[in-house]
Amino acid sequence: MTNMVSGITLAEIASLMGDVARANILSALMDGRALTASELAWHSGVSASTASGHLAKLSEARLISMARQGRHRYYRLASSEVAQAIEALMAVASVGPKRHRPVGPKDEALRRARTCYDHLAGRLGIALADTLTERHYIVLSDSAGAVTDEGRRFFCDFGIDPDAGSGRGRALCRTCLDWSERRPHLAGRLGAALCDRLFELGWVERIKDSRALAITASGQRGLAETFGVREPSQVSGD
Amino acid sequence: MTNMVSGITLAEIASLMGDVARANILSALMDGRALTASELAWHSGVSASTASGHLAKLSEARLISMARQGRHRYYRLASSEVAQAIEALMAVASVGPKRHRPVGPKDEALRRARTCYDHLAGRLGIALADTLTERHYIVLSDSAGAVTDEGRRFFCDFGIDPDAGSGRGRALCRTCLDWSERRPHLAGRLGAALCDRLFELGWVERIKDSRALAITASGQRGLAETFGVREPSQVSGD
DNA sequence: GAGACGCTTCGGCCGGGACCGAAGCATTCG
DNA sequence: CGAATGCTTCGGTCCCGGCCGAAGCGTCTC
Repeated sequence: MTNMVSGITLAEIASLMGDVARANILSALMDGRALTASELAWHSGVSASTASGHLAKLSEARLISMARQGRHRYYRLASSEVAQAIEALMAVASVGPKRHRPVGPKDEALRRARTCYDHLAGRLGIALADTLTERHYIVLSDSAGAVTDEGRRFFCDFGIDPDAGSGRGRALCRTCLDWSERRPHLAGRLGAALCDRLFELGWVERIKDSRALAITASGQRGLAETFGVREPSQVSGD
Repeated sequence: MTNMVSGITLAEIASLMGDVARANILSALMDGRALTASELAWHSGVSASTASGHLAKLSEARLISMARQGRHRYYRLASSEVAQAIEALMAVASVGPKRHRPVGPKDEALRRARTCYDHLAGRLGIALADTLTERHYIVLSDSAGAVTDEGRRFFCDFGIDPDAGSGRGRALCRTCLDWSERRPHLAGRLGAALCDRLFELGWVERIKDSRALAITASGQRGLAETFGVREPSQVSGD
């Protein structure tokens, strides 16, 4: 009976995540967007009333946060810590008995480019991380990362302030294991800022009802010019 | 019903960690040592038979691994991924409604120096990380880290090969948030190697029935000379 | 070999909690 | 205003899974 203090609460948190419906809710929120209660009910495969109960529990434990908007209630993950914990659990879950190569057909869009909580993942995420590493703007040592002085300048030029919001608690530069590519990509505050900037520039857009991203025509150009990233067979609705 | 594939297994893992007894078992194993079934039964506060059931489930899910030794069975965490997931959950758990400042009297030993899975934590862990950073042997950017070329040489001289076991999957250099100091310290393969080396040199020793460490007389000297680390009022049984 | 010890398996008990449908509040729209 | 929509609360059902003690099996000791 050594360290009960945090132990008991550890169990509470894990238990919250350990219900299938709630895990589905959290997974659905892993793309960083806010979803309504009924959307989440659909994602988790339970009735609206049951989902509502789950959402109340998750809110009370501060795993998710809620914002009223008209007659809707939008829920999102409460913090990047929560997202990290879920990531870490997924990493544990994804090893072990490899169930089946999920070569989904429509997964292709997800594999190409998607959001992962608040940063970019998929082949696009990997390609950007590779370019930034090649040019020594960032240094990724396995699961860890740091920004170089050169990199700092580059990001400033690109419209991102690497030092913005250096409030404590959130890593500037960290990595996140990509489930499709099985390689680390750029996460942390910097990853989030880069993702935001790409949206802002109109280089990527969300595909409806999905975490997948479409690369726009201007995005094609911009990514090629600025990052030397070139995705073949990229067709976008834009 | 988007990404069920990993979602369902995420819930299984979290659910395993979400039982109080099992969470206590995992917490007890967080110092990286292997413990017997009966020790774990005691730690988790349940009967031997109940604990045995929990251990079977945790083993089957590959969260822990077992080694027979005479009539004992030693259990340990199966991988650093599992330890990281637990850490991440603790980080989520430790925020929120701050229950009570746990100014335990015998916690003092833990706060001074302890193991955290397979690396060093507490004031000793922080002090070492600080020195290594000051001398530019490592670069820690919030939760991430990297080793410099200088650092590589230093660690070699100190009897640690930073490139040993660069098998994939385990980060060489990462950080881990210290619950007592609230600051990051050195984890990853390098953190583990450093910890091992300190044991090997006889600079630190485990305190019985605890994750806490005692710094030996030779450790006092060595840490002061090599790292400039000086802990006041350090009394050791050695 | 007999006994002590460590651990697991088995059988039975019991409570927590996930679930749904119906009813109750809000909010928006006609 | 009344109707439709989004969400939550309530009441009741049901099953999963944690718990223990007793018994079984393997290992070490005398």
